[in-house]
Amino acid sequence: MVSIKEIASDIGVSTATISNALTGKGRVSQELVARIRERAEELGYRPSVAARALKTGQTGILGLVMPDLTNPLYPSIAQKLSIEADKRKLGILIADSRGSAHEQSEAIRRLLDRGVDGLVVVPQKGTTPEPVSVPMAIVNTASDPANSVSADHSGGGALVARHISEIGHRKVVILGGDEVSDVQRDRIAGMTSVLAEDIEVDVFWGEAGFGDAVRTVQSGATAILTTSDLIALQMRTELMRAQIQVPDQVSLTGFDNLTFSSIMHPALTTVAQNVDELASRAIDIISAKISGETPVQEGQTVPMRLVVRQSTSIPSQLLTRRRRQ
Amino acid sequence: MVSIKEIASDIGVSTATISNALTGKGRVSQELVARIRERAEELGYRPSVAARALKTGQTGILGLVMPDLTNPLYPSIAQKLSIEADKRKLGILIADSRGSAHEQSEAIRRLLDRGVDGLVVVPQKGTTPEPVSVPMAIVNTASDPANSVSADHSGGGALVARHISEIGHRKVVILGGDEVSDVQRDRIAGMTSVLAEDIEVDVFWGEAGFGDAVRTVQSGATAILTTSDLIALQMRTELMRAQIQVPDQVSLTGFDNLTFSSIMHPALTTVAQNVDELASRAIDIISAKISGETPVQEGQTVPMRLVVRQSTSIPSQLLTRRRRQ
DNA sequence: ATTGGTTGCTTAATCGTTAAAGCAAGGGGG
DNA sequence: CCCCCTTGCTTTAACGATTAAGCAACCAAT
Repeated sequence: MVSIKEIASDIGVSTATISNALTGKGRVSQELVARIRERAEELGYRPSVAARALKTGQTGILGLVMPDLTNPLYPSIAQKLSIEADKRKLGILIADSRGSAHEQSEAIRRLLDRGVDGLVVVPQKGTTPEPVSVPMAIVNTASDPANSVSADHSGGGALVARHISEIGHRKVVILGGDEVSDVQRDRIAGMTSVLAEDIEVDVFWGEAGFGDAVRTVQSGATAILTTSDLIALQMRTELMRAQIQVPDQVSLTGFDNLTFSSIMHPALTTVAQNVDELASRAIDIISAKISGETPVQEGQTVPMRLVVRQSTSIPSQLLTRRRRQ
Repeated sequence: MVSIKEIASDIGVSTATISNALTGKGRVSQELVARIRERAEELGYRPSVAARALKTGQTGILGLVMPDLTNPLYPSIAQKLSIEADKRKLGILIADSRGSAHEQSEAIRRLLDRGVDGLVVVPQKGTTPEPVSVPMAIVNTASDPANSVSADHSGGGALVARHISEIGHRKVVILGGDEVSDVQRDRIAGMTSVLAEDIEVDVFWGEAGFGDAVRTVQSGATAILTTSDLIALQMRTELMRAQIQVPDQVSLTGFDNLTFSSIMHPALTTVAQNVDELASRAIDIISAKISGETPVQEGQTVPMRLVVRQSTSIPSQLLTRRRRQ
């Protein structure tokens, strides 16, 4: 490995000058800077991150803690975050907190031991990571007081509920996966805030919810709003088993616009996160916190977008009535 | 941050002794080691990875280059790799090569600049990463000469083909996504090696393949074997559009056992990779290469496992014949 | 009593970079 | 002509660990 020393003895100046020239910090003549740059290039010089980290105390590495990489949503966030981090010359060390709050703390500790400059945490549902010695940005949901930036889950819930309401549904089922999740509770709160008025709403949770939903549809509900595309897909399977057609007999919606939601049948109406924007804001926040220059605006919210596909339609009674006309 | 120096002055010995005691390398009395350990614990001492990296030239960080994190298969590999790496006290820097060979080279360069001790690369389809200055393990497929370890894609293809053949199908379609992919070609080679004998086989590729497949089914094919669950899901949608029932009129299989394959309808017969084993072998290989002690056995292959679900069944002609008996 | 080996510790150098402080040379203003 | 400021560079120390080499003390064996 070629170091700053070689360039120094090569050109005949001190190592400090090389460092100054390359980082643009001290006072070095234009002409010398050019010569040094050129020689560095020729020798294929790469600064030692270890040495720099030791001296400056900054590693240029961000820690990213994700609840569960096998849930298809998180990798896409991770990907965007890593792209944004690249732009700012930051590396990303990923840790998976594998479903438990304990593993989450462990993951954070490991990242700290590696000397990360900051942490971006998507918390385990229902948990708040304890404060640590480096800046931290939390990506969760508006109702979490620790939240730094998140998608507008509540607004997203409102979007899909309004869609369902507008096309004429008057009795709907809401189906959540886990009541502990702040994100899912916010989504549902957004839905009910819109539906509350003149629409009959039942909210069910968890595995038992699928059966409840089927029964409620059989007794007249015309739409099922879920808090995740994965739940919607499973619901779709249960409906098929009960011989209920989507969207002819019941409309179905998901959340997150996962890869498969556009290619399943019928293509799923869902609500998409603006993952790019989310990632870029998260990185903005954490880098601002690290540099400490500007005060950081936290608790930001990124709007969601309704994606209407074939799994939602006008309820069949209305269709029948129309045909009669 | 508390350093080795503080412990040293605290106890009244030299820093070298602290280092020796903590790493267990030099000669230090049992009793002193115990005292040092205790004091280190009390002070909450954490060794500086930067200093250690600078001195030893090893960062304890592995670079992981993935083709595309939004493809659901890779995160699950990434997750297992990161678990295995944790066990060996290694960190993992993830880089996404985002679909292009050029980005792949860039990603590798960035990781090298960060001083990773080794690289695990799942290459972009059809590419071989150029050799670099640190050990590298390549996770691809047997037919790639650079391959270090991979699932037995060809064997997996054979498994699913044998299943289809055994339950009585005699005219089948094989549907691949991208002919450039070594992995997909190997999967298909495995399928055809089993089917070749007395079974009529058509192989189609890419987007156009969906239409070809539908037409071939209409003219008598009773099974569609795809090289990915994603393709299978999309095929399922196309079949629905053409009013063809799965599995009643045509059997359908995927590959990789992605999250949704068990909850879609009908649940998908597929072939699962042993991702745990794959990850653990990959990390074994790369750590062996890094330590350089033992010669490394490369080109290893991990068996795949057939997962039979509801999307495959005896072809309908046979069923009819049976009923007649 | 001398030699030799072991044990338990210290000294000092080193990894590659940064940054504060210092210094010589030149220029401009009074 | 003297003083002060600026420019362009050097000197030196430091970041926190590791490690080769050294040395004193002790024990055992000749």
